[in-house]
Amino acid sequence: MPSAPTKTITLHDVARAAGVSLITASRALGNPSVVSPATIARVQAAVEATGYIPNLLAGSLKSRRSRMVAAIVPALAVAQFLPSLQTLTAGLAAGDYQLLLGETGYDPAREEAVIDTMLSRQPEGIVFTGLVGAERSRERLRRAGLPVVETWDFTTRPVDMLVGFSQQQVGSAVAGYFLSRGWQRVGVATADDQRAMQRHAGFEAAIGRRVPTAKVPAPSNLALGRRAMTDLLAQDPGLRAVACSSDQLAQGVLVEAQARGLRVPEDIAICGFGNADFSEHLLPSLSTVVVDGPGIGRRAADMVLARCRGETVASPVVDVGFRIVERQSTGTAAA
Amino acid sequence: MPSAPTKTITLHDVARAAGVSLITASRALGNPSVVSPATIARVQAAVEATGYIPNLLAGSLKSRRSRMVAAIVPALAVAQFLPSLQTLTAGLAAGDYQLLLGETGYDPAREEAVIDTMLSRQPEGIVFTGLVGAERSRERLRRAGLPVVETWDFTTRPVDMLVGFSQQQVGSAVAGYFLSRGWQRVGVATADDQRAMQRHAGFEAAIGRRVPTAKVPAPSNLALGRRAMTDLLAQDPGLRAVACSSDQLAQGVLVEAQARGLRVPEDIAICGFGNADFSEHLLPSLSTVVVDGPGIGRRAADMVLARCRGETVASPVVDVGFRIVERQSTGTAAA
DNA sequence: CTGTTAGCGCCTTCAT
DNA sequence: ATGAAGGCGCTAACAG
Repeated sequence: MPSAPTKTITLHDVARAAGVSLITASRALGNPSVVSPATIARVQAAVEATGYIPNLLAGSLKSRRSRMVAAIVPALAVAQFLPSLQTLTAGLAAGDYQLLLGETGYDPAREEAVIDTMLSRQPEGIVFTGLVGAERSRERLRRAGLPVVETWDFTTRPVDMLVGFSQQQVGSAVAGYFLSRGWQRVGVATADDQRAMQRHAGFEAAIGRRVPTAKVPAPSNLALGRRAMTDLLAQDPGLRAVACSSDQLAQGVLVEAQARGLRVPEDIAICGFGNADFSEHLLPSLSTVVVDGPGIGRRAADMVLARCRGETVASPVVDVGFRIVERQSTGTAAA
Repeated sequence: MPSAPTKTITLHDVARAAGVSLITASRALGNPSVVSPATIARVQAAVEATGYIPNLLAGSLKSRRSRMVAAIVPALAVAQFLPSLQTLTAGLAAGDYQLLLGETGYDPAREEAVIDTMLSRQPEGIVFTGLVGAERSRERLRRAGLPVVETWDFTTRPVDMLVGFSQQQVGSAVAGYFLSRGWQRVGVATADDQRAMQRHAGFEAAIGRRVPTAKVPAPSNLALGRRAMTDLLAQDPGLRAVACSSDQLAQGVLVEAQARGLRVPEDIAICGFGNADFSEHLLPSLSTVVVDGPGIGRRAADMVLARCRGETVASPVVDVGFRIVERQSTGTAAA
């Protein structure tokens, strides 16, 4: 149990201790360039002496600047988005902004509620992982008039700003890559979230037909990958290549293949998505789709901060693209 | 670009639209049990009509309840803590509290700054991953008089509340397990963060001497594990067992061993830490130290929420313990 | 059940 | 460079 809360120390107390007026103390802390150095020193000494902790809530109320940015993610534990979140957090912290975190749990219904909850905290900007689903929410956000960045997806009509890439294009690119290798008996292991399903749609569109598909609940992981592979082989025992909606899933597919004595890539090729930190170092190393996750977070932070400073963002819609890296799991030379 | 921000709609506007007083509108929204159903309906209709978004900042200022809890983590991308963070976020959201996220980047110097930043946002509680390092910070937090939960570690003198386990005990338990198997030529692959180093200290203490050790920068991952294994084998080519500070690191050690044609566990045994979602499904499956990560987050949320409600927490210091699960990577029967 | 009054702690505006 | 007043939007505390 902590010591009994001492009476709150406010800026008023600091000002008195420093022998200046309230507002001078406020300026010494928040806008020191207009205060004499001597005064600043006395105020800072008073802050030390009193153990003053500013109340940003109160300041924000008047200044209308909360110095918070909300980030809304489907789920925290999705490895996929961590690098983005990491750079976003870091970028915001560098600009002296804090991160308010919200989770939708992949549930579109909860999205609306989360948005409202977040908005009521007066963040100066909102960053979404993915697009905002409900048109109602999109309109509400536009009305709120604060910078909004949608990420990890693409549309020509974002709520406000966007930094991402086309999921469909990823799907068809992977399909094109498989076809270029002459693989006809291909399958897909995919999570059931919206973006993964779009990639799947792009994949089948490019292949030109339905392909054996194992669908698992998001967020995917290695265990689900093993199950998906079992499922796929039941659908087509002669499968030659599998496209996966995440590297975690792909690793599961790989492990299950190896557990069954299949050689990768000689017997079956595997491609992941996301270029997780482990993918390059597996045996065999995992071919995958590389997306600049850290870059997405960094740009999102930059965009929001720029708008918070009142600047106009030159390119409010950025397609960061993606590329397929060919490693051993789809290569000609096996591990 | 969003539409020009319309004049802020306040509760005042809602009250006028509903034909009631400001405070009645406030109560209809925040404490409906004392307002007549008819009035509530009219206020809610007015909220809909006006598109009102409450300003929680203003409310918090007066009520001294921010409905925010701060979580301070070393880094977001540490897979280890994700399950805890996940349940913490969920638990708080269920109690209608939001998560404010802060990162220290494993830097004790930044910890203090982060704490101050967080405190200035008036969170109603703070949850730490690990113990608070600096005595100065500990004292400051005690003074602040808000519920504090330290997690993932153990001490008899927590700042306030604690839910975790002894790192030293983990280290010596793993060492004891290795010894019980008769393995003498053992080594350690460890990250350089404080908790991992404590486990290492516990390990060596139980072994009774220094052991070959490969240290990598936190947060650890598969790639660092491969490097660590290379390092360890250089130190002792006849190594029989390796204890790792994370399952990610252990997987790297495993992959590197396999890449060198070593059989696991016949030639060399490997034990991880954390029981990541993939560990059970690797080939060979990974023996590891199981910690109830989700439980830690859940309990932390419960403790903070209870104290926010003014309740006293019966057991403010909880040792959740740990256990070693023996799988194939240290088992007698190989994969 | 509803309303009036008085701030929460700070920052903006206007003065000096 | 410093100060005095006023109010941000909301809710406790007391009335009716």
